[in-house]
Amino acid sequence: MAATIKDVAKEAGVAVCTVSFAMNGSAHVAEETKKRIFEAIERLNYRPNQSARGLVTKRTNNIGLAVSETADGLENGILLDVIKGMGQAAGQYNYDVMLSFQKPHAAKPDDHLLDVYRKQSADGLIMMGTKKGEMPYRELVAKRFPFVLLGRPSAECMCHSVNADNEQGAYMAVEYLAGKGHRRIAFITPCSLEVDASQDRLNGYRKAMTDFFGGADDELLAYGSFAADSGYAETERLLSLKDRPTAIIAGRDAIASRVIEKAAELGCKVPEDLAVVGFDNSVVSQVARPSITSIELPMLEMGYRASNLLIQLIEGGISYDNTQRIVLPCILHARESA
Amino acid sequence: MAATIKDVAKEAGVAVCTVSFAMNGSAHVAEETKKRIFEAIERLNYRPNQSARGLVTKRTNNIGLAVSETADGLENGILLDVIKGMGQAAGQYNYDVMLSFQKPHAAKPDDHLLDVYRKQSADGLIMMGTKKGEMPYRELVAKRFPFVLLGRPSAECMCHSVNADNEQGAYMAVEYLAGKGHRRIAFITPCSLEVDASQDRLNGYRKAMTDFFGGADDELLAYGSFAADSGYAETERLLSLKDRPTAIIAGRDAIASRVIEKAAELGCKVPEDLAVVGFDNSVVSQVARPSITSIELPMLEMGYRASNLLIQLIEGGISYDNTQRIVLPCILHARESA
DNA sequence: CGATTTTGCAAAAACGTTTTTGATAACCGA
DNA sequence: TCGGTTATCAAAAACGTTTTTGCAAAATCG
Repeated sequence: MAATIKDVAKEAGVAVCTVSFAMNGSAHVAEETKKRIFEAIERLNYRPNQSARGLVTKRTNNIGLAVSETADGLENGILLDVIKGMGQAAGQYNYDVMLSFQKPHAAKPDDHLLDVYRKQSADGLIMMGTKKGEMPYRELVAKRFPFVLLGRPSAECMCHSVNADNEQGAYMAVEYLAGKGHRRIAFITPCSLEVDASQDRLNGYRKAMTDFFGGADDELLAYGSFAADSGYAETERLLSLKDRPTAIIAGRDAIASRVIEKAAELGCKVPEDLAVVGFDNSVVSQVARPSITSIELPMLEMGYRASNLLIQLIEGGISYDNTQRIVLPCILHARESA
Repeated sequence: MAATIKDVAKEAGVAVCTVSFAMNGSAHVAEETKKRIFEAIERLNYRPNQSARGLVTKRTNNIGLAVSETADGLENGILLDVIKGMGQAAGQYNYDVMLSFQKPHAAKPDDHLLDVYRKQSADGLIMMGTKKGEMPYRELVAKRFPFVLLGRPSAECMCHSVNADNEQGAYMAVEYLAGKGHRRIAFITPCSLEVDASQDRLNGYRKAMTDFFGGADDELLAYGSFAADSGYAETERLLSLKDRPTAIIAGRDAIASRVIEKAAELGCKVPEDLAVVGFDNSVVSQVARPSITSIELPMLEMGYRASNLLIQLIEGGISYDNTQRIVLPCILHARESA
């Protein structure tokens, strides 16, 4: 149906290889011939068949994003920003983006993530959403398949990674609050500490509390779950402490919004009586009233950088051994709540 | 590097074609031989190379989502839900999802959307985010390439489509408010009427107002822009009308949240003095206080249904001529604001 | 028991590219 | 004029599958 290189060759009155040469610049073709060829291409609306091309070049010009099940609970904006970032980088280098979702009900759910690699339908893979200890990408790294781990430190594994500096983000939150005179600063973890980001934020909080105030009071630490409502109960506890906190850092904006709500119920005004800082810089932080001061994870840029890295890896710009671990700083958006 | 079908054949002591037969069931293979083959496959971790396979079968087992620039402004959750829905359907039928974003700065931005089709790197395409009058998919339809238009009625074009019933959604909003005794119900369009959904919601509003109250008062109609703040100014106008509305339907949740805010400023309590209904059932509607009664567009299901339809189209289950126009009803989520 | 069908597998062509190798013609310097 | 480049293009192999055709052996049948 669609025009092939043969059709173009016939139309231009040359051999197929000449068409290929003209398109790829892989050999000298006379200007005049080139012109004829490109005109024929234009007339026939020809584009090389990717499968045929891929078969011989061993390149698909696809980069894949493997989304493990864990990512399902992610803040909506997060995953989408990563995808958009990927799209931008991919577009620049003439790649397309392939998505592969973990099949939760399969016998070996991770297998489908790896199939993209096994089928060779992408030249490289970015994986996000894996939890501590989970390493479905082990095979990729062992086989030196271009791979970038996103949203997690790659300490467990010698592989390239792009991550947000969650620790710095939490540190910055404390620093910001300290600058406003707060000393009793509480922290609610965003979710299970199985998730690296959660642990990292906690570490950053502790570190900052130690740096600024000589130590972290465990009384001020609350273990939130993924449910936003975990902010609810914990706020009640925190605000009923004898020496109650004047500020709460919530591990996610959704939790922060509940904190504010609970505070209001308890007759506690935000930010006057209680400062609140969230994480993610999601719509929630902008829409809540008061709007929430929030720590942004630069997900779009992470997706972009990860894709760039991946493409370098694919095209041989950087070696697999010289493991790159890109860590991007978080950004504080000051709003009404603190 | 990776194992090929030849390796498997050698390992199992058969010819390559036999391996292919065993895997695809396209010819009889003795049970005993089959067993040997599958063991070899398992040992070698073999998966057929997609490019090679695609070259002969003319199938890539990819379905593509083409996201036109307009979709950039979409509510975050919307695009992601569509993608997730696609992922679910694709997973069931052993397809993968390819994304192709419009390249805004290209000479012919639409071309990149079509390249996926021209390069034959996907077996079918879903397109979303096109505006009225824009028909970058014309070529696809003309060539009878499997294609589904998503999020728009396909009236302009004889093609399959999956859409939310925006008109019914708006109608339902009015009906719901009427049921609560409201008669002066205002409407703020979600964005430019260039976007079909926007026009459809307006139509639904008008129709309902006519059905329930004999006509729509144009005074109660406000033309919002994409900026959420458009709800701000318009609310002020609406609430200062002599015969002021007791309810406002906002074309998007983000706008609704601004409406609530402005109402509060004007000393108008929601929902007591003013009922508010939004659209999209986004996080915003859940997080806002009061939480916002909102009309959900079933985007995840739309993505799912569109993909199913597309795959049927690809695999010949349905014909291209028997144009299907799936319209899914919106769902009203009652919350505090109305 | 011979003729026919069925079963199980192999050989080989085909898919649409890229790329290596080669051939021819033009050009150039001495 | 001539050997040696250089420029331009063509022929053909290769990529890893699927699929058509075919063939031998086994099974079935009258």
